[in-house]
Amino acid sequence: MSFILLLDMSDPLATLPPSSSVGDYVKAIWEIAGSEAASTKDVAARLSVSSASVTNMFGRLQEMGLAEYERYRGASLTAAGRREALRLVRRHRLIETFLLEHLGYSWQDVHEEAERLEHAVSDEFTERLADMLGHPGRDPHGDPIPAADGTLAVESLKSLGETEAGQRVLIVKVKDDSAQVLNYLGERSLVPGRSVKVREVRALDGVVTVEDEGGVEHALGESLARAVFVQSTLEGVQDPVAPA
Amino acid sequence: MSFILLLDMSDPLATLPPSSSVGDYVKAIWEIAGSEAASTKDVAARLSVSSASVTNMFGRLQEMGLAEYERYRGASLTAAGRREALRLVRRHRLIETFLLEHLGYSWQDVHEEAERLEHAVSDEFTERLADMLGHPGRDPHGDPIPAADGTLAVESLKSLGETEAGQRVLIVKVKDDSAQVLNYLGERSLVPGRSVKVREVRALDGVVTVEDEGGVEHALGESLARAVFVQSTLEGVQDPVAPA
DNA sequence: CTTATATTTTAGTCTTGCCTAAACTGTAAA
DNA sequence: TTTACAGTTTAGGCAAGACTAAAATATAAG
Repeated sequence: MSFILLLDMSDPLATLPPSSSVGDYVKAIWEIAGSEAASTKDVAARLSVSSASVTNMFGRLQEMGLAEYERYRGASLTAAGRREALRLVRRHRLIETFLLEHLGYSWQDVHEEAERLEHAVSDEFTERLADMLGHPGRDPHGDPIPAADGTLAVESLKSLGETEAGQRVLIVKVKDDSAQVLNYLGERSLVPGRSVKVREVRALDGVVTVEDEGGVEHALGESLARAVFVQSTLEGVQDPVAPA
Repeated sequence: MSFILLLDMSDPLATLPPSSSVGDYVKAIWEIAGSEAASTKDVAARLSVSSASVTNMFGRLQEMGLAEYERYRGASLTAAGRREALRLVRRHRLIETFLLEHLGYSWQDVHEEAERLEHAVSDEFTERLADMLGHPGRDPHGDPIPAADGTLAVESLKSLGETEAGQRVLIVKVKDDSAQVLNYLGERSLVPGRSVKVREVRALDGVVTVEDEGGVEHALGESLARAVFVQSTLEGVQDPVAPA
């Protein structure tokens, strides 16, 4: 009678640093669903990979303890997964800030470059960069930058379409997937840090008319108004980005 | 009668951008051998990789037209390979300059971070960084930075050990694998841009004694003297780096 | 000229991350 | 309630880049 005894005390998945594409998936889940479950399809679309690849990675994320995954129901981040996602988001937004403010990148080119860089830089680099930039609380788009410890304050901003005529509001964030929209607003200095007076919010077609600091009026259609997030000027803004 | 016509006009090896590890190998060959042939073993040691992996990659470099390779004799770069290597060296040295001068990195940490970053940045990033840095001709170690077109002027510098007593010389470059050596010299401001007067070059044990700008004398042993490269102060230095 | 040693190459595998094609599941419409 | 279809998973593969072990070659020493 003979025995074969197999001992494998190492769990490589638990100890190895997450590879670069693991980070992509975790970040994608966070961006798509926050703390809800993200579907295979949505993640596949965002990362431009096949659904099969996503299913496969969801299984691995589960093993690594970064996500919970149930067949046909998508994946949602665990606390560890969320921390990892925010670590990458912090890198990304700090890098974007650097590219825009110090290297003169345009809003179009920034995202792609930052996407590649965020996988290559160390935490040391990230924190030194944060130092150099003066620890900004928001990136140039107005998106909040997660803290080094992986926390991010929840924010409740209204879009321009949700405001009421007569209010004076501060532009805090400008968010849109289209570079065109960003450029249009940028050219007119409707950027984070500027304030405007809401002249009219027309329920009929969603057009919002605002008056900028120089007294010029701008009529913004629904999609433009949806991209601009504001705060009442009475509340202080946490970290105003200097006007361009 | 029917035909099946197969057309494959693409040659993936010739058109695909070199992957990141291809660059590592090309750069390693350049750093080890310049335009001579680098041995499998030396490249393996430098990249911390097995000899078998190197042999394998040498074959691929040959196919890609980046190197010429003959079994048992090592690989040497072609013109294309040399261009590719210099492109990466340019990136590396510009990134190092940035890390040291703008992010406050120490000489120890710089290399590793730059090594990772140089694979992630685009040519666009590289050139914008060069702009920001004022198009330096040398990095903080004094190593010349290849031009954007992939050319690098040959330089013929003498090490301190090759000078003669009585000469006044300008320190142009400080090169050593050991961070200790770099730190020792750095602490004493024996860095690129400074000039010293050679007091004695002792053939017996290789000790070189120099007097710095403040009149302080330093006795440098053989290995220290070999790390310091100088130029006669009569010739102009191409791109002096400001003293620390 | 032969042998010992160092180096190099070959052969076969592994892991990560992606793919396509085919099978499966859940949901919403007829 | 059955059917159609969108979305998901399974199965099988591929390429890059690394590894180990074993075979081959070169070189240096006797």
